[in-house]
Parts: sequence; C-alpha cells; structure tokens
Amino acid sequence: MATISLTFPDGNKRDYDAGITAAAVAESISKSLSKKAISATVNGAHWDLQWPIDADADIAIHTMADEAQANELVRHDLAHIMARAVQEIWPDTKVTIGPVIDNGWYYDFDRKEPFTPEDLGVIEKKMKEIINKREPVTTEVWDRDRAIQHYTDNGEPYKVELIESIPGDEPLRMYWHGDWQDLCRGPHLQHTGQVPADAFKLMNVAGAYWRGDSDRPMLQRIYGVAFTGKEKLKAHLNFLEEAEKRDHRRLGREMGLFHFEEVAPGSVFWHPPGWRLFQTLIGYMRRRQETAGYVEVNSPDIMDRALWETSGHWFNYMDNMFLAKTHDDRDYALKPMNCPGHMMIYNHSLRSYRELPMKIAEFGKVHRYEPSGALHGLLRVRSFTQDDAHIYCTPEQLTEECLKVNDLILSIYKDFGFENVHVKLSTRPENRIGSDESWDLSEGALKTALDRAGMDYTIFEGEGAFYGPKLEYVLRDAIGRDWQCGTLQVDYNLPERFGSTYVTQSGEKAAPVMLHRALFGSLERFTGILIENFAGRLPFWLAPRQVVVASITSEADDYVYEVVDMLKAAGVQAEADIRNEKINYKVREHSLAKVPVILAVGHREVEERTVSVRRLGEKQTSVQSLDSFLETAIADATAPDLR
RNA sequence: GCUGCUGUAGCUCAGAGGUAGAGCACUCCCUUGGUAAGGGAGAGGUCGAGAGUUCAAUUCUCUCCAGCAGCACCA
Repeated sequence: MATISLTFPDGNKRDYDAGITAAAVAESISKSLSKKAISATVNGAHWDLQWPIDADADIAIHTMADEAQANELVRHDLAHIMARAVQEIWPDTKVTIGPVIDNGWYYDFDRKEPFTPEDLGVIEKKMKEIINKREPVTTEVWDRDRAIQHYTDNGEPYKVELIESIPGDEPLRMYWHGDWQDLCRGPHLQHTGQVPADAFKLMNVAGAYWRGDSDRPMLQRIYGVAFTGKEKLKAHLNFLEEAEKRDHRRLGREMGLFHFEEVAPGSVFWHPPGWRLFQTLIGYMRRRQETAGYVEVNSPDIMDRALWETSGHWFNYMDNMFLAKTHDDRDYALKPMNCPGHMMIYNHSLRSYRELPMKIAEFGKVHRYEPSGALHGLLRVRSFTQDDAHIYCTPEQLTEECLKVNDLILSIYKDFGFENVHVKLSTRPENRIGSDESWDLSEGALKTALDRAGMDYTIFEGEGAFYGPKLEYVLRDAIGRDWQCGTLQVDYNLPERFGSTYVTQSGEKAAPVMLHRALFGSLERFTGILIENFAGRLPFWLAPRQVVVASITSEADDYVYEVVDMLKAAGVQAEADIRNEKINYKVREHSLAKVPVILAVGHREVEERTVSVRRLGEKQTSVQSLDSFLETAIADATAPDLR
C-alpha cells in the first residue's frame, strides 16, 4: 500500500497509508483528540473525519474550539436532525434542502398542514431526544441511479430533482444520522451527541419558494439558530432583543416622528418632529452638493406615457408604476425615477463641452408600486424622496467623476458616524439594453474608480440595472447590521435613447455619458436607518427635538419662556414644558421621547439666571449659566459640515 | 405577489354567540412638587371593511383591506 505524508499545522510531518481517514489520523495522535475531533481541514477543504485521504496533504484536526468549523458542523447537523425529527413526527412530510446560514440554518419542507408555533416546541423536544441518543453519523458515496431509485421509491420528488441537477461527474454522497438518511455533500460530526443540546433554538416558520423561484411551489421553511455553547446562543438572543428595541417603526411612534395609514399603504405621514429631521438631512445634503458643484432642479411628478416609453420604464417596470388616466384620455405615470425628467432639462438647450460635467440634483419624490409583501416601515415604501442627481460628462471625464462621487459619499457617511462602508458592484444583467461595448466601458469605469480609491468591493454578476452597471454602498451600523444606501450607476443608454448631445471642442456633436447617483438613497430609508443606528438617540444636530425647558414650579414659567425664546432665536429647537406636573414626571416623559437635553428651572435658576442641564442617558445634572449653555447648544446644533 | 399569523380606545393588551374591559396617554379638579410615573374625577370604541349562517354576530364562515415574519421582488 502506498504511503502518504501529512503535514500538521505546527509543521510536523507524519506518514500514513494512503486512504487513511481523518478520524484515524486523529486517533494516531491521541485518544482524547480522536474523541474531541469534529472534522479536519485537508488542503484547505473542510473534511469529514470519515473521508479517506489519498495523497500528501496539509491537515488540521478540528475540535469544538475551532469556532468557524464547529458552527458550520453543528448547524448543518442540526438541519439534518430537525428534518429527521419532523419526518418522525409527521411521516408524510417531504424533505428538500436545509443549508447553514448566518447564526443558524433552515430546512424547507413540503407538507399539507402548516407548522404552528407550538409545533416548533414539539420538534425541538424531538431533536433533543435524537441528540441524546448519540447515534453515529455515517456516510457512503452512491451512484446516481441508485440514489434516484431510492428517492423515487421513498416518494421524495424534490430530492430526485436535486440529484438530477447535480452535474453527472460529481459523486453523490449519502449521510445517515442514526437510521435517517439524507443526500448531503458533508462534512458532518462524528455522532449526534457532539451537537450541544442547549445551544440551539427554533425561531420561526415561513413560506419559501422551492429553489427560490416564485413560479414553483411554496414550501414551509423552519429557521433555527445554533452555536457551540449556551452562552453564545444567549448572546445572540440578546442581540435580537437589542435590534428589536431599535425598531424604527416603534421608535418613530414613541418619538412622535411619523405614522402610516391604511389609506396610503407604504406612504409616510410625517409629523412635525420627523419632518424636521427629514429637512435637516435635506439641508445638509443641499449644502454638500452645492459645494461639490451640483445645481438643483425640480421636474414634474406626473408625465406622459410617451416619456416613459422613451426611457424604457414603461416596458420594463409598468407593473410597478402608479398610472393615471386623465379625463382627456391620456396615460400618465407618477415618476418612479427622476432621470427622464432630468433628460428633458439637459436636452432643453444645446450643450457645450464647456458645461460638462453638468451635475443636476433633485430632491425628487418618486412613487413605485412595490409588492405589498415588500413594504417595511420607512425602509421599504411606495413613495419616497431621493437625493438624486445625474452627472452628464464626456467619456474622458467618466472615471474621474465616479471617483468624486465615491469621495463625496464616504465623506458624508463619515459625518453621520458611519466609517465602515462596503461596496457592491453589480454587472450587466441578462435583461438589458445597450451594446456590449458600452457595458464594457461602464463596468470598466466603475472598477477603475474603485481600484484607484482603494475601496473593498464585491462583484455581483448579472445584478446591474437594465441600463447600466451599478455600485451600491453598504454601511455597517452601531450593532453590526448592514444597510444598503447610496448608489452610483453608469449609463450610456439613456442619453442615446433621448438623443442627448453636446458640442465638442471641434464643433461636432457627441453623446454624453450619464451617471445616476444617490447618496442617502431614499431620505425615508436613511431616516429609518439613522433611528435604528442611534436607537433613537440622534446626535444633537439631528435630534428632531433638541431641548425641553421644564419648570419645577409655576413661578418659573416666565423664565422658561425666556429661555426657550433665546434658544429658538439662536436656531436651537427648544420647547417649553410648564405643565402642572412634577419634575420627575417631566424628566421621565422627555427621556423616553429621547429628547437630548432637558433644562429644569426652579426658583434657584430664576434668581441666578442659570439652567439645570440634564443630558439624555446621564443621571448627573449640571447647573450652567444661561449664556454658557446657549453657547454649547449652538455649537452642538451646528451640522458637521458647518463646524 | 406567495405562505403562515394578526387586526378590540391614541398606545400596550384582556374578553365573550345575547351589541365591551384594564393600564398608560387625554380633559378637569386638588397638589407648587428639585431630576425616570403625586392624588382624585371624567370623557373616549360601528370590536379593520363587506357579505353569509343564526331569533341574535364584535365573537362562527367566506371575501376584501391593512399589519407582522419569511420568500420572491427592489429601475
């Protein structure tokens, strides 16, 4: 028998018979390692302990201490254990797929009866029983016909379909957890007892299309979370609780920012404080854009069908547009995008190369008939305001302009405290307009700009818009969640469709290239993200209510108004609270409403012309002179770009 | 849009085949209180909408609307 040489992480080499399993390698090292071992990494591949090793290789044996591998195995085995539990309880259930995902796994089932929340407890109990049996996990490679026959005989059509979609030259691997069998590429643990029985939880049931295709049957998906230990599960559940507390829909209500109504699903009713925040964001962006050489315009909300036909939206997105037929029998559409309107403005005069790059910005409100199931608070709405702009430039200016947008976007996110930004680059989709040459140029410009800016980015093949490739800026919030906000798209097509030109230096007409970009993206969405990121405790300059001046006795009422007026005159958002309530009551109420500063004033403050300052989240109060508080409040209220 | 769940006062929720209840919020009164709920009284609901079953429906059935979780979608 041939001998192979395995190299361990510490550099040691040992010789074994070819075909030795990783389990046997572990056993050759020590009895305790062989017990604790969960899997191996062989030449970079995650390796089941039962798999044979046929040639020289680098090898590392994993135990539960190896978090990454342990999580993957535990979650993957739990997917199988859950499927087994479900089939034991409801034998008529058909199994499909059950992959590992962030923090856990899911498994999709086909069963007539819906799973109820109570069923989850029953399944969990059964799973724990299976784990406690400590049954071995075993594996075999089968040939395709045998596997298909097996699943046909067992009435598992989804598995048959899966096998048929696996390339013919790939071996099919079967796994057994006890006597329950599943097609699986592995790797898995040694036995079910290696799964920590107290570190998983079934979370919820939901529908999911077979193979992610909305034309295929809807299955029932059960989600679970799992970790290598109880404490980690607890930490994760705490995180979910924390995220729940930050829900902008709840905070928006508690802070009196906005609400929704059945009469306008997916459209926001902004209340005064919420609208103030919204306008603060627009004011900030307006200044940043003006400094960056943009000009602001406004284009109509309702425009004739002909325009949308020219732009391509009518045929590509009609189902998602709000349409309006008028009494003169014309078809109009509410604008789902600002670009066609901006095309009309660009085309209105003869343009010179001297005017380029021309940057047209609009805080345009667009309407999109989003599928009802997609709506979600401020994060996914049917009418929203974009900080939209279109940059018309020459092909030579393209990369430079992309770079400028990239710089601007990062600088702006930084002002809001978002320093961790990732970029997604989406390339040409199957359903697209325009020549391959123009797509080459567009994608090239974006890549070059990203490379020159030294940005990290991930490529998403085929995910671009129908008219051009796009960058999407994803920022990470205070508790590690990712939010997609800004976008930058290169477009050779729209200028062509609209016949846009400019006169070159040599007096000829040429087509401009166009950039679509939005930095906040949707103002509504960005507001929601800010609320969640700050858990409602917005920085002073953004806070929709900045200062409440609360009287301790009614004898201070006049002074309260004096302070409020003084703050307001200085541009600070101040309110009086002279209600017939105790100061405790007022402090509690305004604290819950996340007002950043409460000024309490009683006899002492009136006499000394001071204020007692209580900042949100601090128990400690400090007495300051009116003038010194005014000074700090003005400084705090100043937007970062004006400091 | 699809699957499942939910819809009772401004908010959070209880309730039952015989036309409704709590706490908070709201209004008024007492209280002038020093940093997260002082006390009392009062007002407030076509029980999401429509149809059906029934002597009787807010409660049961169906349809629709909206919300929630996920899937699909996201120009």
